[in-house]
Amino acid sequence: MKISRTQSDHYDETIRGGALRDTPQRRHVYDLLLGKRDHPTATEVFLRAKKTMPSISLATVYNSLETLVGCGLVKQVHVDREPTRFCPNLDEHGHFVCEKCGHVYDIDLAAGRHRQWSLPAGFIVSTHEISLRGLCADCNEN
Amino acid sequence: MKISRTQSDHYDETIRGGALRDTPQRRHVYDLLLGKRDHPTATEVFLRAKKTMPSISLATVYNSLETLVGCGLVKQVHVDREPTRFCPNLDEHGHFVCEKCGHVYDIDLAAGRHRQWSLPAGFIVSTHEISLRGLCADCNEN
DNA sequence: CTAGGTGCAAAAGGTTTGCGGTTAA
DNA sequence: TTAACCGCAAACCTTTTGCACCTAG
Repeated sequence: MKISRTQSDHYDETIRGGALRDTPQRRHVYDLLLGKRDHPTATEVFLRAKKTMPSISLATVYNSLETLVGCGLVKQVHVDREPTRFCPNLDEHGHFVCEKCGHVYDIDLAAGRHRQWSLPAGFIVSTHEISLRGLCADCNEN
Repeated sequence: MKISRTQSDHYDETIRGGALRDTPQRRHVYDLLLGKRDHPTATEVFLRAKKTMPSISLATVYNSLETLVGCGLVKQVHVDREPTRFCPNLDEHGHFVCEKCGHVYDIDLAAGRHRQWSLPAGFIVSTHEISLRGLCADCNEN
């Protein structure tokens, strides 16, 4: 019987796969993202991290996030030109931002359907980002 | 027989529709966007504008762009957190950025197909943005 | 005439960088 | 031992703002 890998295992494997160190700060940042998946900005991650690791610096949070993004453990989420948000959901998905409450929701992108871009011949897509704005159900009815 | 409206007519109507003035700077910025539709940033628009209107300021370019976006004559294009680009193409479309040459291409979004987001009930989409990254045909083969 | 616009300079805000000291492996 | 990493502060860059002057309507 195969024991399913946790995301923490994934962290271990990925970090050690490169020439990367498993530092307390880096792991703490990653754990925070896994614990509360609400697409925080770097500053928000920093404020949360300080609660249990008061000495951590904003620069280190930025560095950690950059590393985690670089090795594929975390994705960046961009909404217009607002501060970058971070997301540990590695599945194919887009984002919906409520213009009233500000919450960011992951949205399922039905497999494949949204990859059928009508591009000219010879174009190769490496990444894509889909972001929606509007009103979420809660804000819509209140 | 109906004479088709030019985009310049569109400018006239739209600007005069609001409490907006038709200033030389504002029109110049708009004309530059219509003339070379390569998705320039505010700074690039500023540099181009100065060639024929040396006294124009960067702040005025920002203000003009904001006004044009506000009244719907121009759209903003966001690619990750790079400087905002501006686009006078009002048709439904997304963008493709070549990671090698940096060019931004408009891409057709087959009507309606990409609006069928599988959202939870009660969610209302007001705007959406689709951006792709990759290699364009030219860079791909060279 | 006057509300809206312009130009300049300063400030804001997110992110990056340089560097001396620290630490995981 | 040592290359990677941390924390701090300064720098960077895009965008916004405050304000005195100007101008389209």
